[in-house]
Amino acid sequence: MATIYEVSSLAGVSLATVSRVINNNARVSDKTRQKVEKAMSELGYRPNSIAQSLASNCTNSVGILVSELHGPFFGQMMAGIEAELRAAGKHVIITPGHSEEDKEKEGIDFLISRNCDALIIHVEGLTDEYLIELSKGKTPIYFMSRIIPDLKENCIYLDNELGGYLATKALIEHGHTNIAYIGGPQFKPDSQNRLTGHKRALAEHKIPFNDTLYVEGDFKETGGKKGLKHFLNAKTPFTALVCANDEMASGAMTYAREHDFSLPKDLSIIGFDNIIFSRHIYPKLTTINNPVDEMGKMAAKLVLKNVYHHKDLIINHSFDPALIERDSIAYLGK
Amino acid sequence: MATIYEVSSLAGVSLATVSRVINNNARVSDKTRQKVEKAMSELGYRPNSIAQSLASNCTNSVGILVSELHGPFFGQMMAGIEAELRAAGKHVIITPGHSEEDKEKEGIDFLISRNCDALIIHVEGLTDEYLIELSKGKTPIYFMSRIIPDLKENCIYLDNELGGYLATKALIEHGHTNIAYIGGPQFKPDSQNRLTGHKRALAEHKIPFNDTLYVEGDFKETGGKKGLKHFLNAKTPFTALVCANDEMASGAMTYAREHDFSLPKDLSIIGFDNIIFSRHIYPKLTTINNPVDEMGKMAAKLVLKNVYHHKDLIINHSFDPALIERDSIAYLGK
DNA sequence: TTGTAGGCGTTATCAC
DNA sequence: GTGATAACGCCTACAA
Repeated sequence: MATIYEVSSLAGVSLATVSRVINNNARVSDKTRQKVEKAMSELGYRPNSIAQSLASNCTNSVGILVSELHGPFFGQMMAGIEAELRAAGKHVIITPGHSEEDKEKEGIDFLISRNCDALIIHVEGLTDEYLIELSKGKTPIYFMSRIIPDLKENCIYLDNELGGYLATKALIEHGHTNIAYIGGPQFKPDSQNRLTGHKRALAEHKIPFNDTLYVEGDFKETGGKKGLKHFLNAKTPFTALVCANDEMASGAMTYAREHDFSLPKDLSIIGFDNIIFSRHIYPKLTTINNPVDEMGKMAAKLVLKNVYHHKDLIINHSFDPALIERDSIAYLGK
Repeated sequence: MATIYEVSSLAGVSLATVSRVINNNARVSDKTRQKVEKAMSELGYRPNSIAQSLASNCTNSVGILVSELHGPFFGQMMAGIEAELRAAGKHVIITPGHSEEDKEKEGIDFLISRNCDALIIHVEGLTDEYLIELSKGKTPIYFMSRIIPDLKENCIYLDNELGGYLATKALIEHGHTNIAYIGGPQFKPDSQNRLTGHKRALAEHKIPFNDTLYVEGDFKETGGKKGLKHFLNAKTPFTALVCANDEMASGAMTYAREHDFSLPKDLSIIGFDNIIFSRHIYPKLTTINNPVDEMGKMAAKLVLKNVYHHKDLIINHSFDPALIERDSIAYLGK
C-alpha cells in the first residue's frame, strides 16, 4: 500500500502538504493540490485510518451498546444511528449487553478500550450512579431511551407516560371501562412511566384503577400469555387489555385465540412500540408508535454535534409517541 | 492515560519487556513479570489499541456487511457472528448494503478503508466476477449465504435446494398435489435453488410442474399478497402454497384472510427461513429452518481460523435446512 | 503557501 | 531473559 511519503515524493512536495490536501484544513495552492491529487490517484493511495487515528487521537468510530443485535426494536435503533453516522464518515462498533449488568459493563469496557470517540448506549442493568461515574471518564457517553437527571443533556428519550396514557385513552374512547394491564418489568423506568400514563387516563375518565387487573410482565411473548391467563383465572371481568409492549400483546393474542376468543370482538388489545411485525399479526395490532429509528438518528446527531463539532444541528431530547390505529380494538358491544 | 513508557520506568524495566508481558509471547522471568504487572495495575494502564494496530498491522476488527441492520434474518446473522468473534476479543464493524450494487460496493470500500483484518459479507447485488477481483486484494473476504465456485473455501452457505425440496415434500405428504409456488427474485441463486428443490419434490411424486402455479415474488410481504392474488385470478385450482420466504408467507396469509379463507383449512401455506415472528403469526407458520445464527458463528470461526490463526477449529461450509412443523398446513380434505 | 521535525503508543528486530 | 532502537503512517506546531 502506498504511503503518504511516496505520494509526496512523486508529487515533489513535502509530507505536510500531502497531509493538508487529504484533510483540506489549510490553504494549499491549486497548482500543488492538483499535483498531489494526481500523484494520489496514480498510486491508488488510500490514507491509513489507523495511523490517522493515532496521530490525531480520533478514531472516527462510535461505540453502540444495545441489548440485542436481533429483534425489531434494536434493529430500528441501530439502523437509525448507523445511517446518520455513516453519512458523516463515521463508523459504528456494535456490541450487545443482553440487559444484564455484568455484560453491559463488559461491553462498555470493550468499546472504551477500542478508543471509540463516543458511546451511544441503551442499558437496562446499570444504575444511574454507575453511569454518572462512567461519564466522568474521557469518553463521552450518550444514553438512548433513558433519562438520567444529572445527565439529561446526554439523553434521548421517549415520553413513555404519554404513550401509556394514549393507549388506555384509545381503549376508553372505544367504550371500554374494564381494562386490564400487563406491564413491563417494574425496575425499568419505561415500564413505570407507561403504567403511570395508564393510570392518568383512567383517572381522567373517573375509572378507578383496579389492582386485580394489573400484572407485571417480562416484555416477552410469554409475559403476555401468562398475564392473560392470570386475568382469566382471576375472574374479574374485563373487555380490553393493554400490553406494555408488542411482544406481550402478540403473546396475549395467541393465548386468547387458543382459548377460543374471537379477536377483537371478545377482547380488545393494544400494544406498545409499533415494531415491524405488529402489522403482520392477526388482527393487525393497534399500538403506540415508538420512533426508535428517529431517536437513533437524533442520538447520532447529538454525537456529531458535541463530539465531532458539526454546528447547526438541532437536538430534540424528548420524543412523543403516537397512536397507530389498526384492527385489534373493537367498540364495546359491537 | 498511562503509556507503556510510564509503566516501564515505574517497573524499572525496558519498553520491550513491558510489551512482552502484555502480549506474553516471549519468555519473561516471573520476577520481572510481577514487577511489570504491579506497575500496570498501579497506573491503571490500558494498552492503546490504536497504537497496537499501527505497530502490529492488525486491527482486531472484522467488517460485516449485511443487507439491513434491522429485520429478523440479519439480526440472527449478526448476533451469531458477533458472539463468536467477541469471545475471541475481536470486534465487528457493521454496515448495511441495502441489496444494491452501489451501496454494497461503497460499504465494502468503507470497511476496507477502516483496515478491517477480514470481511464477512452478505451481498446480493454484486457479481461473482467483482467479488473474485475483490478477493485478490489484501483484505481476506468471506461470503455468507452464497457460493462462489472459485472461492468455495471462503463461503458459508445453505443447501437451498434441499430446503425447497423439504417444503414441497411436506405439503405432498399432507395429501396436496395442486401446489402453487411464490418464488424469490430469480437473479438470486438462493431463489433459483429453492425452486429447483420444489421441482424435484414434485417430480419425485410424479406431479408435473405447472407454469401457471408459479410466480416470482420479491421476498417481501407484498410479494406474497400479489402472488396469491395472481393465482386466485388465474383460476387454476390449488390447495397449497409454498412461499420462498416467511415474509411472503405472512403477506399471503393476510391476503387470504382478507378474502375470507379459513386457514389452514382452505389453504395450506409453508414458508422458508423460520424467522422469529413466524411463530407469532396466525396460524403459526410451518416453515423451513434456515440456521443463520449458526452460519454466522461458522463464518466467524472461519475468520478466526484463517486470519487469526486459531488452530483446531472445524469448519462446515454447507448447512442443511430442516422442516419446522407448526400449524399452517392441513391434511387435504380435512 | 510550503517544508522540517517531533510525536502519537506500540511492536519487532536486533544485539547483549 | 532483557534492553536499545528503528519502524508503523500520519498529524501538526513551528519555521521559513
